[in-house]
Amino acid sequence: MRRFQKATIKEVAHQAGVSVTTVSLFVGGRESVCSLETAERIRRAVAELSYTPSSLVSSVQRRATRTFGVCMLSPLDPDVDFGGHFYEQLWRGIVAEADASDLSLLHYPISVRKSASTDAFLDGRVDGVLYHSNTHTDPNLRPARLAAAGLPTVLLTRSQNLPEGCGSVYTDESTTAALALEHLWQLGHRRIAHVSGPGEIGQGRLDGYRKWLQAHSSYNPTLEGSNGSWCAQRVSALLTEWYALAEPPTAVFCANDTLAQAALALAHAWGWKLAAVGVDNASPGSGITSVDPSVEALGRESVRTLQRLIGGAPLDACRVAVPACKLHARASTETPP
Amino acid sequence: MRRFQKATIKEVAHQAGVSVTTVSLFVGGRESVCSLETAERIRRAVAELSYTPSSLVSSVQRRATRTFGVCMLSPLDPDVDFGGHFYEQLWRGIVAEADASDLSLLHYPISVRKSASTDAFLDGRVDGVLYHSNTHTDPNLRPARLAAAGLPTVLLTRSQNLPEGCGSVYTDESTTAALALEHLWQLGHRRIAHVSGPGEIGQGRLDGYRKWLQAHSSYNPTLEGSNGSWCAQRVSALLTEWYALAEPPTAVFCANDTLAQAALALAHAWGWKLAAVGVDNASPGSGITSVDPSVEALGRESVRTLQRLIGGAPLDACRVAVPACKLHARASTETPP
DNA sequence: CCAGCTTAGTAAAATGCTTTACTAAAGTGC
DNA sequence: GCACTTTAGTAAAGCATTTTACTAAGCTGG
Repeated sequence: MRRFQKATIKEVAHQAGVSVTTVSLFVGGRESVCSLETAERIRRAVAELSYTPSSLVSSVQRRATRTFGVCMLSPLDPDVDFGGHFYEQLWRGIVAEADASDLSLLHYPISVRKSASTDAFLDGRVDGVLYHSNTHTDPNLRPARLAAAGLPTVLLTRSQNLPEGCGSVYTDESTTAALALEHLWQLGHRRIAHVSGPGEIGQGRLDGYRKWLQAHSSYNPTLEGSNGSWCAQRVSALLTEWYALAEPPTAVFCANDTLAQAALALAHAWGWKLAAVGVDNASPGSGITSVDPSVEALGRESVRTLQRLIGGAPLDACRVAVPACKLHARASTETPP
Repeated sequence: MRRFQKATIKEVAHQAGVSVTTVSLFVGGRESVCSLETAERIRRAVAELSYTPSSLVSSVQRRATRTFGVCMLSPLDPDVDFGGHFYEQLWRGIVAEADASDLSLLHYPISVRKSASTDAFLDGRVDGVLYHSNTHTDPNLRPARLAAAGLPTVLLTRSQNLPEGCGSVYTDESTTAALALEHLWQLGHRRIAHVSGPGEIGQGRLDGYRKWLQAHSSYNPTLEGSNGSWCAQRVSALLTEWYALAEPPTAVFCANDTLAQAALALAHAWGWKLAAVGVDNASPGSGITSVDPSVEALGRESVRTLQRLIGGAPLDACRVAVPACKLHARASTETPP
């Protein structure tokens, strides 16, 4: 059995001719604990033996591992149908924040082990778990189980239907809508329609749309159309209806880029000068003005929230809505009404 | 500080009215160690307190963590230009094998932290490291450092230029070539050309091509053309040259699918009935017959090799070439010469 | 009935570290 | 010169386990 044998603190202490306590204190940061001469001796011994403290034992002793678990539908998963670079950005945000806070992450790719249990995280290896889920009904209720066992758990989800005891981080869809509408409003559009999307995300954007319009225009007839899916099927029916109005909308805010693109194509075919804004910033090359939900920020914030939760923050301080931060203006909103 | 407080073995022992040793023995597997009645008491106490042994302490005591580190250019990395689902398959293989062996994996996504050090793996958290690298010259020589520190390290690479002290797993490119050539040979092709690719991978396939042809046909002029990159630029020049020969090749083995597709398109345009075989099985829909390098098997084998290395196997037993396993016959080799 | 074995269980040592509570020496103020 | 503080360092307890070496019954066979 080739076992990885590290030097122990005992050996360092012996080599430096000091006590274990002194080495521990010195290595643990407070260098002021000993005289310059002793410090130098310890430093040398550490270097010679290439000593690193065992994180295992340290973790036991401090009752904290400075490690968190990440459960994520792996970006490698073929089931993933999110547009754009959703997972890439999310992952990047998570890792960046973990690095910044000097945390390790134990990655549990749920995609590959659909039926397996995450209870392994309860063995004390992690201080908390970040659980990504786009469906709010995990069949095994895994995050809820972790939380119930007392392990700080943050759910990274766009859904607001949260299991008990978990923190959560999600995109604030009302800001998504607000960004789109502000942009259109400033360009002079007053009759702005909305093609909404399915599920809780679609609902969130729709709610945001309604709220913003109510706050800004009392006189304007609200035009909204629901759409059963993210695909562009029903856009045609909606546009036909709106085009027939006495005062057709001059702009449309669509719940994602695909819908926006479809709307734009139709309007263009009919010679209708319609401005369109999408969401996701999925295809920068397409010329669709789009709200970027800032997935990387979502990733970063989720790690911060988990840290707060681990740090003892009350649960309701760990329910965070991350605002969409940017709107990328492109050709699809170039011409004023 | 909300700390995850698990029940300890002490509490279980107390609740069950037995000694710590008995609980440890019982939980540790050998249930025969105690009477049925005691066993039942312990079982109940464990359930009531939802006790799980601390993996941290167990690892310390057994001097093994049953966890290995994975350094991989994250599949999420935009730099990744591998065709097909390389990372997805590799990851899938690694995770599958880890699951099968009941190992955990600590994932260190190198892409996102290009400059950071992997020395964190030396803190005793892992029994070994699986390091994926497509460039054989890691600027920081990270795998070599790990190996030098005594941590069992397996390099997952297509390169054969290995740092000292590491195990390695790579695709045996000679079988890649052999599979392609056997297929063509059986179809009756005798004049088989080769468009090689860049780097060590290209070289490996070229070598395999030469070796196979030497073994099978002494009379056949070997036609090979090198290509500075994986893109199809120079294929045109090569094909022009070959087409002008008295006896042009009837088939071409290309170092990847992109090259094969390019060759086929050109030949088709010229009315030249040329069969083509590629490598990677990148686009099953394209009709290109392709050798599948079996990346998933590569992933699985890499984990097994790491286990062997950790288990104390000598280093040269941990240098494994995984053969390509399958050839997908498609339209591009349908017509005989 | 007792040597010898099995069964059921335990106490204590060990793992490698951190932390607490201590000591001894040196320095400081008056 | 004496009480008091600071500095430099240490011994020992504790963390949650596993493992080793032990004990005390109970059973078997002659």
